[in-house]
Parts: sequence; structure tokens; C-alpha cells
Amino acid sequence: MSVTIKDIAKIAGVSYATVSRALNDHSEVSEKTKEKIIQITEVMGYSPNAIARGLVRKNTNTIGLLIPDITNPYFPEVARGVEDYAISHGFNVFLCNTNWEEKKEYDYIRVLREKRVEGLVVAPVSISSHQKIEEADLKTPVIYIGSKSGDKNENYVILDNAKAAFMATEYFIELGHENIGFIGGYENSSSNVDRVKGYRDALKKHCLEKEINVVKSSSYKRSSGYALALELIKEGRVPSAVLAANDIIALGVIEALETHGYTVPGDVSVIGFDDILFASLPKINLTTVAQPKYEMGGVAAKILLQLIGCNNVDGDKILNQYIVEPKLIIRGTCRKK
Amino acid sequence: MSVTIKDIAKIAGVSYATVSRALNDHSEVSEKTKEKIIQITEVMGYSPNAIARGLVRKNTNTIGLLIPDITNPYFPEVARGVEDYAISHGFNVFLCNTNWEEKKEYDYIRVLREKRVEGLVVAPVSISSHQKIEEADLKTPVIYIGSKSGDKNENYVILDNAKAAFMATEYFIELGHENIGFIGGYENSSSNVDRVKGYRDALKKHCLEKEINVVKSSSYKRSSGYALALELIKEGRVPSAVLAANDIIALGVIEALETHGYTVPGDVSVIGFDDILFASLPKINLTTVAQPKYEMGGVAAKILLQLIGCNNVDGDKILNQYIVEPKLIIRGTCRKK
DNA sequence: CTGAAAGCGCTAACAC
DNA sequence: GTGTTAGCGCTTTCAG
Repeated sequence: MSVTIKDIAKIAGVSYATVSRALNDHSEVSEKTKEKIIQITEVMGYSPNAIARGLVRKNTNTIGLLIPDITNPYFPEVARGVEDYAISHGFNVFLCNTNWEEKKEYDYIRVLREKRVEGLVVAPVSISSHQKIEEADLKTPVIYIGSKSGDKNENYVILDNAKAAFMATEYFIELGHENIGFIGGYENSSSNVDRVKGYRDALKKHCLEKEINVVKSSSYKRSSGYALALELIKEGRVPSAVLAANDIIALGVIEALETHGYTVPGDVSVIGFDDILFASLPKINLTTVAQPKYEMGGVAAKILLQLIGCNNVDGDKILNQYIVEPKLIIRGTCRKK
Repeated sequence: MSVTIKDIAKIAGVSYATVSRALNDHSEVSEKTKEKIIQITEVMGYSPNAIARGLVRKNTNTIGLLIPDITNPYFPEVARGVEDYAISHGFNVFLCNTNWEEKKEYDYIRVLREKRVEGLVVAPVSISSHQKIEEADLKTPVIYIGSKSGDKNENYVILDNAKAAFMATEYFIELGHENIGFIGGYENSSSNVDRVKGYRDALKKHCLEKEINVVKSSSYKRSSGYALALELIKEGRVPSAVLAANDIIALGVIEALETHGYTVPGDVSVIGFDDILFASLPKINLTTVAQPKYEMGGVAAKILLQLIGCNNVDGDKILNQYIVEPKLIIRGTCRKK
């Protein structure tokens, strides 16, 4: 098959241990033989077999990245962050899209384990993913992005979701809104729970809680935002402001509203989460709670590599539980009531 | 370290070959021992070592996917297509984002080769990627998405770009436009070249070629569309219609135009390529040439698996050079001149 | 500085 | 049915 270390040893007239040493830049090889070997290596188009090397060295220099929806611009941005950090520290990343399916997530975890990735950064499908991963007993560090289960020993990087929702809701209130709804993603996702909490706390603080507040959840998709908003319209209880659990849901909400005679922000104000690239388009101009996506990915990768024990990790140690401050980006989808 | 086949053999009181056979479902193992082994396997949390298996079987059941910009919604959609097909046929995919950098692409090819992926689907950074990959002499099948070099033996799935651009340009002409510009991506990308050709052919056919047609190219990014449109504005030669090489460029063009006092489609009509998800938002409502992204990914994966010799491949054989028919999606960014 | 040899975890003949 | 053994391509002692 492909050329091996033995082939090149034969040609160079040395033992294949020497070839190995030369290729791995061990100091105890004479410059002369090293050069010779490297040259042969090149003419023969030798490519080291990472599989074989991994077997003896017991490492793969690979981490896994589990993402639920590569189609939501939030995640590619995060992925770029972890990838860039990992690559620049000698690790490759195996990016897997779980498509919001628990089974797919589970299958990937199994496969990645078999492939002996040295760590996992996971943006879980749901809160139960944490337990599932715990049970899988990977023996390999795991860091969560955007989700936490409450386990004290868990590693995560996450937006301060409660605070973020609180901020956004208070902003609505400052604008004079009293009937504020929340349209969420997966009801049992960690961030959804925290965002509902922040939203409720803000209402409570301003004594706006008596209202029959609308809180709906289904999934983190545009279609779901659309469908939920449609329900509201049909039920005749469209609030004057809605906080959506992410930008694409917000986009779906706006779409439903506008195709049914409501104007945004004229009739209803909308705030999203994430600040995806498309939120800033003049025509979209969505008010939203920003997350430093790329940076969060980088931080997650850094923490993971720390955990793996990669000593290349640059700069100071980071805490294993990293909470990001939210930032409200005020654009054009909100208006004074 | 982690539990191996030998550990479980010892406990089961059999040779480790038997364990291997049981785990791989070879028929020549008694049901009884098989069951026993599988049970031990579970209590001990055994996970087969894909590295070791790969070494002896000489396969990895993994393909590589090179994508230039995971941040452009076009590519995640394609990626999902290849991933879904690959997964359902027993292959995993190593998704790599080259970020439009030749070096990164090159590095990934090297790494993927070392990891012994069994095939590559690549959406190249530029036309020179083909040669580079050719020279790398992977000994592994490669299929290109959205790009071809002219090499007759090459495998690809691609939109009929010339036809697509021709269609779009003729549509402009039907609407009465005579001053039509083209704002491209990378000048030396295969699709850009073909699209310029289609655009020029359409102008030629309708004797509109004498005009000093604007053809500008830089990169497949929104910022580049914005910058190029800005140039046009400053040079005072804004056409009445512009064909953009993809949707995010189109979005950038529209953004530049609208923030400088032009209206779309009032003053200038715009057509993009790809029909990304966001193009269909009512507020964007971009007229565009659609590509069946997900399907193209699936087809690419299918062809690649055929090439690899995976006999699971379902249905009929597909040609190794698959050209997709373009489809013009007429929405709201074009108007009669 | 270099060679010989063991062994990483597993599969696949080949025996019995 | 099951055990024995060689070996996948490489790194790494241990000698010399």
C-alpha cells in the first residue's frame, strides 16, 4: 500500500527506528542521516500514519465538537472559535452536527469515544445530554457551551442567561411595555430555563407579573418562532413586546407578525438573542442580546486543552466555569409604547 | 488505561480472539459465549478502539470535508447533505473549515491524509486547489463541490454556472435593463469564471455588450459585496441591475446601495446566487438563483462512497460529474426598468 | 549516534 | 467453536 517507515529505512540503509527518530526530530540523530532520510521521505511521498502513531503514543491530538444546528449562524461562529484555538495548539477538531436529535448526539459520542478523541466540547441538544454524557463515562474531559446542568464539577462557558433576559425585559419595560411575551426554544434546555427565569424576575420586580404573560416554547428554529407567533395571533393575545430565545426564532416571529398585518416595531417590539451576522443587516436590524460567539468557542477550547493537560496552552489559566456578560444591542425592532 | 479486549477475555475465560469475534458478530461463535462476552463488555464500559481496528483493517470509515466558509449559510447546508448521506452509510465525516485560506486548506489536506481518511469532498478555496490536491497524490478519491478545473478525470458536483448566470442576466434584460453589472467572488474561482461567462454571453446575445459593463470581483463575503458596491457608487457608475456571485455578496451590495441613498429594486435590481435560508425572509426577499445545496452534498457523498468502493451505496450508480440545473427564484429585488 | 526488539489494541488466517 | 499467532505502522526502551 502506501509507503511506510520501513520502506524508507530500507532505501536509506538504516534501521526503521532511526527513521522514526529523524522524522520526529529527536536530537540523537546525526544531521547527515536526518537530512538524507527527510529527502527520501519527500521523493517517496511518505505520509506518516497517524493511526499507527496514535496507537502507540495513545493520543490522537483530536477533540470532538458537538453542535446541534450548523444551520443556525450562531453555531458556525462558535465552531470557528474552537477550531482556530485548537488548530493553533496542535489539535484537530472533529465537528459533528447533531441536528437537535438526541439519538444522533448519542451516536456521535460513541463514535468519538471509539476514535479516542481527547476531549469534547459540546453544545447539547437538551439538558438530559449532560446526564447521558456523564453516564457514558468518557474518561475524557468535556466542556459544555451554552448549557449547564447544575453539577458543580462540570465545565462550561455560558452566557449569563438570566441576567441577559432580565436586561432585555427591563428594556421593554423602560419603553413602557406592560404586556411582554416570551417565545422560547426547547423548554428543557438550560438556557431556555434561565432566560425564562430572568424574564420572570424582571416582570416581578416591576410588578408586571399579574398579567397572563405568554410563555411559549418549542424549538430553536425559525419555523418554530413562526408557528408560535401564529398561535398567538390566532388566540388573539399578541403582546406588545416579545422576547425570543434566539435570533432565528425572532426572525420567525417577525415574519409571522408581518405577514398577518402587524408591524414591527409599530405594533410589537421584538428582541432576540445571539446577534447573528444577519441580525445587523439594515433590513433586519434586530435588537438582540449579543454573545461573543467566536470568543466563547475559543475559551471553551482553551479550557478543554487545559483539562487535557496540553501544556501549550497560552496565557493564564482560565476558570473551568466561564460566564459571559450579556450585552444588549439596541437596533430597530423595539419602540416606545 | 481504558479496558481492552484482553481484559474482558481474561474475565470471560476465553481467548481474546473469541472476544473480537463475538464483538464483530462473526457467526462462528456460540450464542452463549457471545452473550456472556457482550454482557461483560457492558459492565466494564468497554469501548472498542477504532484506532487499533483501523490499523489492522486499513480503514477508518471516515471521509474529510473541506469547506471554505462555514459562516456562509450555503456551506452548512451542503455539509448537512454530505454528513447525512455519509453517516447513513457507515462513514463519519471530518468537517474542516478552510476559511478561504490556501494554507489552511493545504494543512488540512496533510492532516486528513495522515489520519487516513478514505476520501475527500472539497469545496476548494480557489482553482489552484485542484492542482495542489492533485500533486498531494492522496491515493484517495476526491470529489469537488462547486468547482472544476477542466481535468477530464475529475469528479465533481456543480451548478451549471454559466447557464445560471445566463438565465439571471436574461431576466434582467427582459425587464428592460441595459446597464447590468456583475459583482463576483474570487476572480480565479471556477464558479466565478463560469458565471462571468454566462453573464457575458447573455449580454452578447442581446447586443448589450458594447456598454462598459461593470465586472468586479474580490471575495465571497458580504463585506466584499459592500465594498465593491461602494466603489461603484463613488465612481458614479452604478448600473441599473447587478448580478452578485452569491447571496451574501448580494446582501452586501444592497446594504451599500441603501445606505447611500439608492433603493432596491427602485433604483437598482439585484440578483444573487445560492438561495440561502435568509434570502427568503420577507424583509430580504432576494431574487436569486437557487442551488439544491443539501442534495448536492448528498450526491457528492454518494459519488465519493461509490469511488471508495463502499458497496452499501444505494440505488443506481451516479455519474462522477454531476451538473445541477439552475433555478431562478423570483422574489422582490428586481423591477422593470 | 544507531540497531534490535517489544508492544500499542485489534483482526484474521491457521490450527485444533 | 475456540485458541494461537502473526502483524498492521509506528514509538520507545534497552543495548551497544
